[in-house]
Amino acid sequence: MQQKSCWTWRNCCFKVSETISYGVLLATIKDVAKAAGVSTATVSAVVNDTAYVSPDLRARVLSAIRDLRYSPSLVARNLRRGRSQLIALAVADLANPFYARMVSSAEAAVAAWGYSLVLFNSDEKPETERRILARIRTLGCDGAVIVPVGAADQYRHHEFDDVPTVLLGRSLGGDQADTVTVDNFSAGRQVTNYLLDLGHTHIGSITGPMQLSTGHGRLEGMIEAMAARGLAPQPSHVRSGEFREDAAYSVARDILGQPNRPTALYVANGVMAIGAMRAVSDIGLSCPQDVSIASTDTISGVGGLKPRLTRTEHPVADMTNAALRMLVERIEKKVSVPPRHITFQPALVVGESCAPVAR
Amino acid sequence: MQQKSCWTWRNCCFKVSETISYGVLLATIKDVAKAAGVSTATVSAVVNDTAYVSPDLRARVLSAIRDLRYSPSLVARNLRRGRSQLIALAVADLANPFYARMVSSAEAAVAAWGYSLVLFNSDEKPETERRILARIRTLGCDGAVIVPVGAADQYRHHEFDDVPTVLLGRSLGGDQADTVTVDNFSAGRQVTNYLLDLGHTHIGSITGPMQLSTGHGRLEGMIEAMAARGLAPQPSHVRSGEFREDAAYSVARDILGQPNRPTALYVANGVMAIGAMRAVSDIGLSCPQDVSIASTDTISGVGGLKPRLTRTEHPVADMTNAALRMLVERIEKKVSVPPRHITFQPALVVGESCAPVAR
DNA sequence: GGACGCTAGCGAAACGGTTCGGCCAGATGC
DNA sequence: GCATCTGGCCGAACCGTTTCGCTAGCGTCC
Repeated sequence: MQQKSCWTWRNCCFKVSETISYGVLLATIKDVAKAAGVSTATVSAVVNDTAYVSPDLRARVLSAIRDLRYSPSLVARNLRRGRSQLIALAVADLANPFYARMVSSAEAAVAAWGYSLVLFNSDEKPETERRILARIRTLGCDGAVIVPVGAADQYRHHEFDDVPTVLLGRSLGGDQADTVTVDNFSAGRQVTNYLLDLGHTHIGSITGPMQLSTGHGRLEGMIEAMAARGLAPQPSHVRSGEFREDAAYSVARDILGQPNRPTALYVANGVMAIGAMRAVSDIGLSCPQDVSIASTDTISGVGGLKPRLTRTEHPVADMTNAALRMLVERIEKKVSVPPRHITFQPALVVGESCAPVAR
Repeated sequence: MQQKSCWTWRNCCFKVSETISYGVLLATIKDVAKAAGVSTATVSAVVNDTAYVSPDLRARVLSAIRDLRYSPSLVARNLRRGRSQLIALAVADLANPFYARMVSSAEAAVAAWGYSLVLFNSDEKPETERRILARIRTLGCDGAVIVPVGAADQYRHHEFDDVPTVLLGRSLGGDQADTVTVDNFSAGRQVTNYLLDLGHTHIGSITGPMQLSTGHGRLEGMIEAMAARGLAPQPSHVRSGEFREDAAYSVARDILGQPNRPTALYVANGVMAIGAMRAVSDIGLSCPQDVSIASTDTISGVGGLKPRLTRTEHPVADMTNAALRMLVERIEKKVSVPPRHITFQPALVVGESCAPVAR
């Protein structure tokens, strides 16, 4: 490998040597048929093991396949069969470790079912999601797992009729598609009860967008838990952080800057909790001494937070597997089943980010 | 949405209601042509804006498209055009946050170039990778970004001739394909020099597999840095952790259990560093008081480690973008360019996991 | 007014497979 | 020996696009 030229680009070094060419066309079934002296139908029969072929011919076909390095074009096969062997996954925020884990589980499950995974990131933008749904249609994906980012009324009534779809993590309330969700209400209630048990009565919340089930559900759980003890959050202590770290940071500064600041914050997801932690420290307060912070949906150890978060954790892997199982069922037995809805229960995981209320 | 039945499965609840059917066949170009009273060629011309069509016909076609919710089948289009609009990414370990970030960058870049991303996880298994490469071929992906997991000699000489390919993160030494890597030698040297500057002379290493460039490269950098000061690592203090957390854990226990244990460990990647940290603490030692730990390729904040790791960081996003730029260039201008090799420089990021040598 | 050029739109072949009906040869039955 | 049956293999249609070559109709110019 001799170096012929060197060229810098940012902080990188660039070396070239002899030419690569992709001129070699892939062999088609016709080439194989010709080489083996049989018809394409026979080659197809051998490849798919769909009809008896005499040992003689079979051997000739197999040898031709090997010689030509033939591998059937899935594009052509799928055009004919009307399938694509592709399952799409559209997550709401790929940079969020929570969704990274979802992707990891999904890849394994999809491969295990014999499909390939096409990955999309809607980045919490309904407009991007719209384009993704269109793309999934035209790609002819056999099925799709979607973490929806829009409000229920942003979707057409039969939005998900073309491609078998499972909504994962967030529900749209309606009955358009199969759904796998976590019990957000319970998550909010569990976390809040934990804070209440520590003696907190002034609890604020940085919520997700209210049009999402993960947004309002968690807040409603919190409100219910407080109401059960005759309490209610102060309106100025409940604000949306849009599931974004930077937004949560500002909102946290705002809430904690108020004269009667809450002693505890329920932050509706993991990345926002990081923002809130940062705000606490920038304001000159400390967690959990001055402010307790608890969260939901965080995966373990996200962001290297110093006091580990007290949080409810979602069984991401189980949820993803369940979603794919439902999806593949729908794809393969084409029978029309009523839409199904599976709800998982979150579990409270106690970290070091909450302390009994001072005084 | 009334609940008709309830069935429990693990810790989840299951509800059903009215039927979903996917009977609605997608409209084809022929349906549109018939509805608009034109030929399929004209519809195609309108859809692709590839020829002039009179305003009258154009309007009729567009309206038919809207009425029928027509969207052209990429499967058919790609069969005809001989392209698939798909770019494959095969990473070595999806559960590793380092690769999760790579996936996130890749998805964005692939979408920006107008392709869709097909994601694979070879899980560090050459056998799985072999299947993935075959799958990429048959899927007809226009290009592939691969983090190779095998030794160079496990690949056929023209392994990457069929599909334009960029090797990312690890090189195979040869000149089969474009390559984007990080300077592993420099990473090993930088980290080791830092440890040496802290006064450590007994430095051990948990390395990656020696057949990988990321395995031997980093170790060689370390050895060179020590040699420059007239030192050398003790053979029993250098062991492979296979880039796996559990393996690194055992190896760390082993190395640190030796009577003359090293005062510092260079661990070749982030997940292994977590294992090593765990081993240190399980043995009853503490980091950095008793053992300094430094690493390479870790992404910030991985695993919520208490003392943040001192490490060299790879510019993952830049590397991924560079890889995709090269790939798309190769796909689109089909000219045969010699294989190119880009090397990025790692940067040392100082955390709290290393201390001056005791005594 | 006829030859010609131009162009909007059409028909049909092709892409690479699958699949179904049909054909031919050999075996079987009477 | 002829009709029938059977089983292995083939030819060709088809999947939904794109694209090339062609036609028909119009306007222009001598």
